Amino acid sequence: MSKRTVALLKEHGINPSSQRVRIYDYLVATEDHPTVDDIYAELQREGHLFSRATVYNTVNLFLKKGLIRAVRVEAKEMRFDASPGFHAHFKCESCGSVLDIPMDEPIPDDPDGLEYHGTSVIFSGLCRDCQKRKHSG
Amino acid sequence: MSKRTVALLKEHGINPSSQRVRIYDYLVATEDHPTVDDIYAELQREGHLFSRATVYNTVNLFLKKGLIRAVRVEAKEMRFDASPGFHAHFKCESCGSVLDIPMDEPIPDDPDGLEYHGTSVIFSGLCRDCQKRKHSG
DNA sequence: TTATGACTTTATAATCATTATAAAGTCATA
DNA sequence: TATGACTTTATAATGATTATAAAGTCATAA
Ligand SMILES: [Mn+2]
Ligand SMILES: [Mn+2]
Ligand SMILES: [Zn+2]
Ligand SMILES: [Zn+2]
Repeated sequence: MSKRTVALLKEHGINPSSQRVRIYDYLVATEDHPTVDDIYAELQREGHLFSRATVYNTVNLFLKKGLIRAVRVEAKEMRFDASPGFHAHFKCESCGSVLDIPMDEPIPDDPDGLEYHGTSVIFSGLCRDCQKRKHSG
Repeated sequence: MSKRTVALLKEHGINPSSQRVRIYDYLVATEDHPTVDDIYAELQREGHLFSRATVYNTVNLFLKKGLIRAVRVEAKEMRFDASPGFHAHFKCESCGSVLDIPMDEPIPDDPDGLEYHGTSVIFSGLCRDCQKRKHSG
């Protein structure tokens, strides 16, 4: 029950219920870019009795309030990210893990007068462990 | 029934059935990054009687053979792209259209020894028409 | 205290794009 | 014309997400 999280949620106009605080704390603690089911499974493991619907409601609220971002590395698989600042992502095609890739936000030289709101950069390939596994296996 | 398409499909190890040729021709002719349903609707409009399953089978075959690429600008919405060479995409949040954005492929300075296979860059915002509509409406 | 009402959580059903399965059709070749 | 490989098709299954509505929580006012 982090005081800092309670304050942060309030700053974003979010009533800090215990479920919301716990979910946000988990999101900032992990670097795994978890799915809703990952979050739900972790909360259960810790003995909390949240429903999956609450996890969906909560991450959607966080998204709407701009507290977290969605990362779509697969169709049918929405992941969530509480890290601040722009960065790219790398999805390992073999083990499925999603890593942060520090990078400046690319800016197109745009002749078309488009209005840019957001940028998503996703690389795919093989992580180091999976490269090793490929050689040895 | 483009001769060029027949040859191209053969080069990629794809038996050029009339359905496959027609679907590929449509993909190269449009710049809309159509979904399976867009493709299906267009074929119907032209009087062809393909099933949706054939469209799914065909685009999945094209993907596997490296003939086209998938563009995922939304979860739950797989779009297809036959344009060659790397380019980014822009998704208008208002009208939903997906535009090509010419751009060099970003390359991270990577300390981690990852093996990169592919890159996806997606911008979002408002296209020009929707900016105008916003002002006038 | 009790009532009120706004908000939150929950169980459950609905949606819907995609995949899986298996039957039917096509076509070259023996 | 029989065989078998491939292709298309109809249909069912999958599964992540959203929608809906009931139940629970909690502060505040009468
Ligand atoms: Mn991240
Ligand atoms: Mn494109
Ligand atoms: Zn890996
Ligand atoms: Zn637009």
